[in-house]
Amino acid sequence: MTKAQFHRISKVLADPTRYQILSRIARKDELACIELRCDLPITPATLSHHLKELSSAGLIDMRKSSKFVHMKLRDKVWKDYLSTLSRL
Amino acid sequence: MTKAQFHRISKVLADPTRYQILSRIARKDELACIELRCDLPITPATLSHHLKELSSAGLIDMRKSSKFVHMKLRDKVWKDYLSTLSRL
DNA sequence: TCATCAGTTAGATGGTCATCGAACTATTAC
DNA sequence: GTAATAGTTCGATGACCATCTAACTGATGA
Repeated sequence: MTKAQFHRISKVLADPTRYQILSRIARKDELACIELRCDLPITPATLSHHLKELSSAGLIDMRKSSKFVHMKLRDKVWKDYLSTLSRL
Repeated sequence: MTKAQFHRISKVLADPTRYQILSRIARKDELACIELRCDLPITPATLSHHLKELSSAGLIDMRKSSKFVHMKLRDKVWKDYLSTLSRL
C-alpha cells in the first residue's frame, strides 16, 4: 500500500457518515444501495458522493444490476490498511 | 472507547502531517518537541496546534520540563482505537 | 537586567469538503 | 409512450481546518 493510498483511506474514514456506510457494507457479504437510502439521514446525492469516495479510495467494489447498485468491501485493501496503520 | 472519541481520533489521523508527527512520537519511548521542529516543514505555531489536537484526542501525553516539552504515545488508547477500527 | 530560545495563543486566510436541490440517465412497469 | 423509480452529475453554499504571522509567556544564560 502506497503512502498516498493510505492517506486517502484515512481521509475517507474520517467522516462519520461515510464510516457508517462502510461499516454497513462490511457487515453483509453484499449490500444494495437502496438499503442504505432507507435509514440514512442524507439525500441520494450525498450517498452517491460518499460511495464514489469509498470506491475510488479502493475500499469497495460496486456492481450494477439492472436498476440497482450493490456494494462489497474489498477485504484485501481493508486488511492492508489495518496492517499499515498498526505499524504506525 | 466511545463513538465520539473514535471519530475524533479518526479525524486527527486523517491529516498526513499530524499522522507523521504521531508516528515519530510512537517510534521513541519519549520525544522532545524540539526534535520535531528541526525537520518538519511547518512553523512552531502549526506544530503546537497539531500536538494540542493529538493530546486532546487522547493519543499522547505531554510533559513539560523547564523549557522543553516531551511527548509520549498513550499505548492503551492507540490499541483501543486499532481494535475498534478492526471491528469496523 | 537584557537577550535569546521553546513553545503558546489569537486572529486571519485560503482551501477543502459534506451537503443539498435540480436536472439528468437509465431501467422497469403499465 | 408515459410514469415512476434508482442512482448520478453539477453547481452552489456553508462549515471546518491547516497554515501562517505577530504578539505573547516563561525559562536560561550572559
